[in-house]
Amino acid sequence: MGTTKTDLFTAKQNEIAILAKAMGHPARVAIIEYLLKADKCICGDIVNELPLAQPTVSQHLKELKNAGIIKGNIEGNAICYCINEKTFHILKDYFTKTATVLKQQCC
Amino acid sequence: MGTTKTDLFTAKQNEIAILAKAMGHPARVAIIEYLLKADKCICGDIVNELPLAQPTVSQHLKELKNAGIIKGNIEGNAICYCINEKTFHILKDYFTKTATVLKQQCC
DNA sequence: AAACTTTATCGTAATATTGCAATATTAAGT
DNA sequence: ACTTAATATTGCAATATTACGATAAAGTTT
Repeated sequence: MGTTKTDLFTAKQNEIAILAKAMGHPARVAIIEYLLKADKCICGDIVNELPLAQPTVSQHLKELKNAGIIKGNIEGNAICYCINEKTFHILKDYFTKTATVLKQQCC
Repeated sequence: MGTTKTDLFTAKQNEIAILAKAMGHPARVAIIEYLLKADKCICGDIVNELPLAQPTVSQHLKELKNAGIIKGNIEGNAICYCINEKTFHILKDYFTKTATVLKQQCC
């Protein structure tokens, strides 16, 4: 096993799970945090900012990109990574919507 | 390796990562979804609702509980699981706050 | 083109996660 | 006490994740 049975769940459930999972690592949270406050979002800067080796950061960037949370634009021999607003809003909307339903709880 | 280097990141970054990670599985998203719409939130009902074996569901519930996203109250020989509003709002607030900063992006 | 910069990929070791059958635990009812 | 019902734990196999050194790929500069 070790494999998630995605076929047993709805597309929406899987979508949220994929996005949440991508945010489920402090390095990737740190990357998002950096992208938010940085004027320029160059990969090399992210590597310098994070306390992890370059291949590790590259891998984390790849996972965020695969989930659709960030996107990368080639700029010369560097790459400019940015947050994908559209995808990020899916997460925001999900938690906002979910939190508002949290009224009457039985326990 | 395989172990996350949590000590290299801030407490907040780790907190968000732990919560997001807990939501990073469709079964756990489905559990939260069920708890939101259910009048009663008994573990047995969740087991019946999900297309997974009882030990597997129990494990997912444990992970949500460890992350602090849900809490369980013993009711006779059954257990009533409920969403922990306080923790859930941490996630909501994080994504809300983050999404509002998403104005000027360079790419 | 050679040297340099920047980022990605490969390979690999250590650990974590997923899923379930079998079993244990705990409480309720008889 | 015995049985039933509900949930947790154990043990294990398969797979995924994390991390990084070494190396490759692609662009830039001289």
